[in-house]
Amino acid sequence: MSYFADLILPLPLEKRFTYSLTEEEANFVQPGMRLAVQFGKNRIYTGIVAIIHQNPPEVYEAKPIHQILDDKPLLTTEQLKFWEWIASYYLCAEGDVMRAALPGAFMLESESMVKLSKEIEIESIELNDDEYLVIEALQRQSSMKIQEIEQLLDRKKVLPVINKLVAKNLVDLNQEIYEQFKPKEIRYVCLNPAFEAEAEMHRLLDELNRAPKQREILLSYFSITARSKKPLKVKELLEETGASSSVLKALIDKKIFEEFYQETDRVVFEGEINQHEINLNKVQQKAFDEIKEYFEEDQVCLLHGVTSSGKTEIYIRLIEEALNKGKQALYLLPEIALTTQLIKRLQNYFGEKVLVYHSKYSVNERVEIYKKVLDNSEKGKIVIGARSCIFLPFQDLGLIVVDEEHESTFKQFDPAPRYHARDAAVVLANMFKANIILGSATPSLESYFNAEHNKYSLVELNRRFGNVLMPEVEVVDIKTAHRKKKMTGHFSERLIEEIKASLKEEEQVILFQNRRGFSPILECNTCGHSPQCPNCDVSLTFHSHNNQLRCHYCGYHIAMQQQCMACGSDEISTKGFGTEQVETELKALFPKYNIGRMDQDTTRGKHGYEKIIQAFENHETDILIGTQMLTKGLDFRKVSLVGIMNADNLLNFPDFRAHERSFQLMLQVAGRSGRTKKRGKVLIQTYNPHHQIIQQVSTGNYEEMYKEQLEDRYQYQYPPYFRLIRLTLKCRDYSKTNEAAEWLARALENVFDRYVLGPEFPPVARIRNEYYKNILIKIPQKQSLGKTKKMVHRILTSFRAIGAYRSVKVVVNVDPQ
DNA sequence: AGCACGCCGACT
DNA sequence: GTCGGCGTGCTC
Repeated sequence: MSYFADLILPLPLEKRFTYSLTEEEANFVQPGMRLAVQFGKNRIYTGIVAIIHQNPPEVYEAKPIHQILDDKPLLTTEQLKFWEWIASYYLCAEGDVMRAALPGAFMLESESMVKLSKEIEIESIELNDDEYLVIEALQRQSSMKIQEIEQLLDRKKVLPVINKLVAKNLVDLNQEIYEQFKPKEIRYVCLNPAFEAEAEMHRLLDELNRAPKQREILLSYFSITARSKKPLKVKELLEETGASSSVLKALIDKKIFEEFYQETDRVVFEGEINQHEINLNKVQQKAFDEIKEYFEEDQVCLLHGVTSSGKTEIYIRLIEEALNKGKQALYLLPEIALTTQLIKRLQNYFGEKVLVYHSKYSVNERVEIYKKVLDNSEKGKIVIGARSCIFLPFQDLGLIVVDEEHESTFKQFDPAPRYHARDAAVVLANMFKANIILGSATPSLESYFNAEHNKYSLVELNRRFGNVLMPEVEVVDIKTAHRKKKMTGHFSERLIEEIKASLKEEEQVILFQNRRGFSPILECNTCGHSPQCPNCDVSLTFHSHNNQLRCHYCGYHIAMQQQCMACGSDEISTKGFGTEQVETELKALFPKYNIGRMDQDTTRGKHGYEKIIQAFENHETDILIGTQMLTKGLDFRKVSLVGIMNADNLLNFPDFRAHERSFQLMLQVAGRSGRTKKRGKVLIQTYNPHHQIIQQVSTGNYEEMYKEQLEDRYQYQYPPYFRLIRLTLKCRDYSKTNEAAEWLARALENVFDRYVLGPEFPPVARIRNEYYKNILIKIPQKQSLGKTKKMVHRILTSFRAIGAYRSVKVVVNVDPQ
């Protein structure tokens, strides 16, 4: 009887690949295990077993597998199902999902290594220059990677050279598989049991009289082990004595000490539990009870709670309940970088049960966390992290918390799988029959819509914790202010007054300046020319800290120009204003105060965020200027004023969600103000003081915003009434991009008729020398999603079969943000 | 994706 | 004449 395994390979390929198994292998291998297999001529990949069967493939011979990498499945059956769902819903390959889901260290890939096959006299053989160089290098360093040879020869294609050498039997080409995950080990020592008797011990000390350093170590060993019975770490012993490791090595060599190793965790929680109880106030308790009641019936609950209403305490209590039932909990956040405050709060309460999973951890650390979750171990019952956490191998998931559920960073944009972690989490919860709570002060229209249509239950928290009042919002009309000459740079008179007042009271101020579309660009006052990126259709932006002009899309940069590049005039100025300009102006206005700036430039580096936040928390800075980052769950106690420098650029963003986003952003920023007893103040500077969104922000009227936006969405056929699929075509050839886009749009129109929009150039039509064109497909509610996607898939397959369009790449984005 | 194979222009 | 560019096809 023959056996076969269908594997998922970490490649963007539609199909699974079938390999043959021996009977013995088939008895051992289970779905979810990793196998190393040869794929193509030379390469070895790690594949995941999806199914094992006995149907031999008809048109090809299945290859045998190379190696079994696990002794038990690394993926649960739920995960395999989940991967399948993601691939089919977001129209991508399972291999794409695999790449996103598994820590890199689990995916061994082969690398071709070139080795000398025998000792050779280099002069005795006829070789060309390249071959000579390779052989010579290999005589020095035994083996080389293909990439190293590329460097050595300074050319791109070296395989022909190597193949010739292989043919001449001079070198061997073999596949080397990277080392797997290495558990971290700690080195310990103990005394050789032979010396444990007292007499032996004394004899030993006498013997070591002539080796004072060694004797000292031995004495320290006795004193430490007398204090505690725990095994003694080498590191600890050396620290205590200050001796070098060579002295200890001598003792080990003499067999006086024995060394041994023990596996340890890389990710260790070092704090302690210092909060033992969470007390909910009346309002919180009521919300908590409601959620619990709804959870009996509905799986998903939307918690709409105004900023600083104490949603976190409710989450903590819900997690606790899940844990008490012996289940695992997942806490999803939009971005992990800004949430040290939250992580600390969870760890203070749950201690080492909390694990943080995060793409910036090392591969080995991520493997450790993955294994803890897979083993359903006590450490890591709660996982907190950003979107990729949904791919962890949960055994018994009881609760998912999606905090700040409206955040668009939950949607992965690039590369595939372009999944929305919130939506995927709902599906994941469903697989486990787990509950899921979506929380936000400004829910996404989609979620609120689902709640209104009884897909989700809805719980609202309308009061801030400790009955702190919502901040008072004042709108400043900068159009009039400009006309009346009451502006100092970008600051209105009112804003300056309010900043002064706050600073006088020794309170802090936050100024918000949106980055998008606001980066300063250079413009010639004579001819109007501004320097463009040669690779992308954008103007270069000015960065004063290194005096450069940079492209945000491809990283191209040149030095700041003194003269116009088109007409040579030296009358050039910067247009638009970013956080940097705000900072400069502010320094001139308030020279005596400390000003901090938080944006992409200042938060580079590992602890960039933390430093700036710490400084502000410690009141070392009085005014903090920042971008979007400021909105994310930060809790500053002494902020009494928040200023929004210019609300219009948010509102005018060319996107159907621009109004919803502006509302969310402004309300979230406003929420940073007045978190303690005193009522905070928010100042919004705008050219359109009567814009409905500005009005709704100033009254904090979510309901009204929701209703109004929903009407627009209905009228213009956007979510939540219509689903969207966006196809983006990319190609280096301009006319080919156009032709291909036309063809694809016509083909789609044949099926979907008027629900196809475009093709259209996006706002930035060329990036890295590739032209972009978008096609949007709208899917009415009554139309079957599954069938639509199958159809899109079919059309894409016939599109890709057209030779002339082969060089055009198509990116599919389901539910684009 | 990564690699082989095949075809065509630009250089020693 | 070869080198290296890229378009095309295939991987169990």
